[in-house]
Amino acid sequence: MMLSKKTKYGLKALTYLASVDSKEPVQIAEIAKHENISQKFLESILLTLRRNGFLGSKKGKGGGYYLIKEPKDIVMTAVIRVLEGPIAMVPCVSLNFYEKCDDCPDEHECSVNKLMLQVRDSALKVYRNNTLADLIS
Amino acid sequence: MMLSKKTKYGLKALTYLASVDSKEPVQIAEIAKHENISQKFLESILLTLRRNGFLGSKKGKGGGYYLIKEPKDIVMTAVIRVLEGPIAMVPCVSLNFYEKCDDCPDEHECSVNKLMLQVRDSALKVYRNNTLADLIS
DNA sequence: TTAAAATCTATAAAAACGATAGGGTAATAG
DNA sequence: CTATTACCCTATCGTTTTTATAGATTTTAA
Repeated sequence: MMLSKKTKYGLKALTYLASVDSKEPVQIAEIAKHENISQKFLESILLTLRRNGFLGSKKGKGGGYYLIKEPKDIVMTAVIRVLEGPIAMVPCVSLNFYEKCDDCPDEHECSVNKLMLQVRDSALKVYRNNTLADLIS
Repeated sequence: MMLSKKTKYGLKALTYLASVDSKEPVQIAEIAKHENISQKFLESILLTLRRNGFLGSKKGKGGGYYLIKEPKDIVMTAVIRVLEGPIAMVPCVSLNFYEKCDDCPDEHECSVNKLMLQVRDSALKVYRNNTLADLIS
């Protein structure tokens, strides 16, 4: 139920890149230092963010990472799903990662399902309502 | 971010005990079988639920576990906190388990804090709004 | 009083996951 | 060419989760 450091660091990195606001590449080392993150760990995180269309990168001298979209167009639902995985706390209430439970013959009779469906909806509402721009101001 | 099986099984056990509705003790084996749970694992879960005032138990022949309160008086906030731990996804937004982040010089400037505070509030609202009775009907 | 039924307790094995580090490759600017 | 920087693969360490093992203790029925 804890937020992984991967997600935490990823969010912080995105925030930093958004605050810099120029489209100039920012080096991993600079982000890592400014946000107190293990550089190697951050490396892999930025890579997934790039592969999923949030960041662009440039190799070589003067290279680094940069936002590929406007902060106001980066919605938290997308970020969370890429970094953390499903928003739902049980697969049987997940929109994008649905899976039936092994136990539990009938979902509609399941108390866990009933409760976690509400939790998912409420979390979804928050994530949909927040863009990267909202987290900076 | 996933719900632990401990919590899932605990909720299912509580639901089962509430559905039986008599104050007669129900044996661990019966609950385990009905809900497809490893009996030994369930044993330890029921123990914590008893220690935290949700269940009573009776030893010996004809013994077992039973609800100690009315289902409508068992609020999910309490159950989740006992089984799963903090409701917040980062310690720095937790009401009952607050802890400052090592990194992050100022919480009020932190984008993660800002987002997760909203998530916590929305989850809390759901848990406060659901009792065991609500999950059965 | 005896035996059975059941909870209680502790421990630890096994598996999964998270976080981090190391080292090498590829691209780019000067 | 050379320095710099992103890219990528792999291994490791530590923690948590889940399950299993073994036995002690308490209660009840007969």
